[in-house]
Amino acid sequence: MRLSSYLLPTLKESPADAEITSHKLTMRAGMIRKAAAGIYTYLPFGLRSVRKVEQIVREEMEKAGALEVLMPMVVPAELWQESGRWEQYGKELLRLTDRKNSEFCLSPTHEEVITDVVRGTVRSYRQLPINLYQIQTKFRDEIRPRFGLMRGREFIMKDAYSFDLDDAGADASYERMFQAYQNIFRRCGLDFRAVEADTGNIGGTASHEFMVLADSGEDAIVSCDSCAYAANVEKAQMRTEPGTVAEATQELRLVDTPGRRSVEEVAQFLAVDPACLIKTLLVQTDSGERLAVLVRGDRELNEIKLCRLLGCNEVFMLDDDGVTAMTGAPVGFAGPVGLDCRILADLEVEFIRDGVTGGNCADRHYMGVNPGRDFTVEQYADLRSAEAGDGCPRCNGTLQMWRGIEVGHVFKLGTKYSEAMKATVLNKEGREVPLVMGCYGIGIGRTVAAAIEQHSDDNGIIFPMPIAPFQVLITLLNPKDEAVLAAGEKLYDQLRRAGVEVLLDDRDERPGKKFKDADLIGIPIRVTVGGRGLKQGEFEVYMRASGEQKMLALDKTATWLIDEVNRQLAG
RNA sequence: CGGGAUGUGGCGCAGUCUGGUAGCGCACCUGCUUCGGGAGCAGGGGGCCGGAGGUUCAAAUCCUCUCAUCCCGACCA
Repeated sequence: MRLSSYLLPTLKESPADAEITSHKLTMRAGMIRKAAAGIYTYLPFGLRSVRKVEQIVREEMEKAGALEVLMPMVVPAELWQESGRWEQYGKELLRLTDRKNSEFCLSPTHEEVITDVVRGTVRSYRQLPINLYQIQTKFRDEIRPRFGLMRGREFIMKDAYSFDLDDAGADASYERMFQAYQNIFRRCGLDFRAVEADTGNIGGTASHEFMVLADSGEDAIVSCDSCAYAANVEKAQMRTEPGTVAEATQELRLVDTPGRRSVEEVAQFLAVDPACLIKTLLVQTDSGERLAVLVRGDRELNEIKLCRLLGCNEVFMLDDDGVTAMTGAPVGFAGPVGLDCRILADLEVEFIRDGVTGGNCADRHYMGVNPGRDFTVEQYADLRSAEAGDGCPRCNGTLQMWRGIEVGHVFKLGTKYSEAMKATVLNKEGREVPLVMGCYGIGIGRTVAAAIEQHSDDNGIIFPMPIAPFQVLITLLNPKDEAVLAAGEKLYDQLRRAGVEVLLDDRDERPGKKFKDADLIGIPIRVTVGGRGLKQGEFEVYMRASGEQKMLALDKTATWLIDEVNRQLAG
């Protein structure tokens, strides 16, 4: 491709609304342009990288035995009503009506459609296992799209769905996909971890997320420093140290704590350790029940663990009025003593002796509080979020904390959808059984963005070879110089004939601009063709990642480059 | 949806408080000179200041409403 006839609108400055590296660089390198919040056009240069990732995904999916399909984006409401998600899914589901007033949605995921297809086409266990995937544009009307391709409303996703006769088969399918995902992200040049994850509103029995490690990541994950345990903090457990319930030594007493509401303020005012405080969180479930949840003052409640325990989809923190209605005190003075509702508590709370809680009265706290004696906890459970330094739940190691970008997610769905939608096959005994499903997603654009988060410097992008829009950039310093043009074009032709993807910068621009653009767009190998080198019979080859530079004889360069590209593609 | 902020040529910004002829840098077009890390000079094109209403002799500027975008929280590939 000749840059003189290409569309590569590079920007000297980052658009004001771009916050993180990959958003700034995808804009500056002329890869994307925004059409609306979370909705983007992929320009030619950006699309090439997207296609590279898609191709890697296709290869690994096919290798794992999955078959490509393409499902509709506009899906009739009936299918979603059948699974029950038409009501459940909420506002992320963009609903529309056609001219006949029939209801549809823009599908954010395709469990319903694929299950409908499979129940109509697969009748016998002999046809199993089967795994169908597609690479397609999804729409989720996210509350807050952000960071360019990182969280779009419209985005390209690979989604795969496996169908098996039984759990053992489903486990094997899951394992195959898990392995394929490892291959995909490794080939994309990413530093990632597979972590245990919550299943969210997709549902199912088990799941792993593939997290690209990056400070800009929206997820927090923990991993053990000595074993393989790794999990999203939403899900992460921690080792519970065996506690001893000591004797209470203090009487319960109310003390004045004027204006002290937060854990820090109260702890400091009363000169006690925040770990001695019992934080009382008043929540309401989606079914309307109001209850109190206790965690140690220095810990955070994990709402997802709470939901799992309560068996509900969502819990909401009570607002100021709700808190006052329950405790008779303003926010900041709630406590379990004398509170008239169910009380749940994190495991650690049981071992707090002579603690501090809110007094359910303005500007008062209780001291000398002892669980069991002063209030009754219905159930102790693991309800807090894991933190760096917590013990690993699987071994004696210690948990470390990271930020991650979720580029892939695999789920064991079980029979949630197949039962709801009556997707069954006949087993060996001739009996109808529901299919056991799995589903597997990869954010394609997000993977490109994540790669850029991990591979850039102050000058721009540094594409890993396998997902680079072009593999080699030939920079003609002065295309008007016939010798330069001839030498550059010859190399360009040689490389193209060998199947190398090469971009020829034949623009009539000054060298400075060409070098700046070259660094910005991050093509892994740059060949500079200029009068200076030609006089010595050499091309100058520059490696974007390492900064390494070498002079190569004119007639040896093409071969060297072909080898180098292949070497880098192989990883 | 709650909290915060911003909308002025393609991009980055000033001007708004204190109303009075719409500006700067980059980019773009033409010419000349330049040409190994975002060139210089000269000339040129492009914006009814997000939109609607109002106040006023006069509105980018003041008021009301609205739309859009971004950031912080709950959702997710």
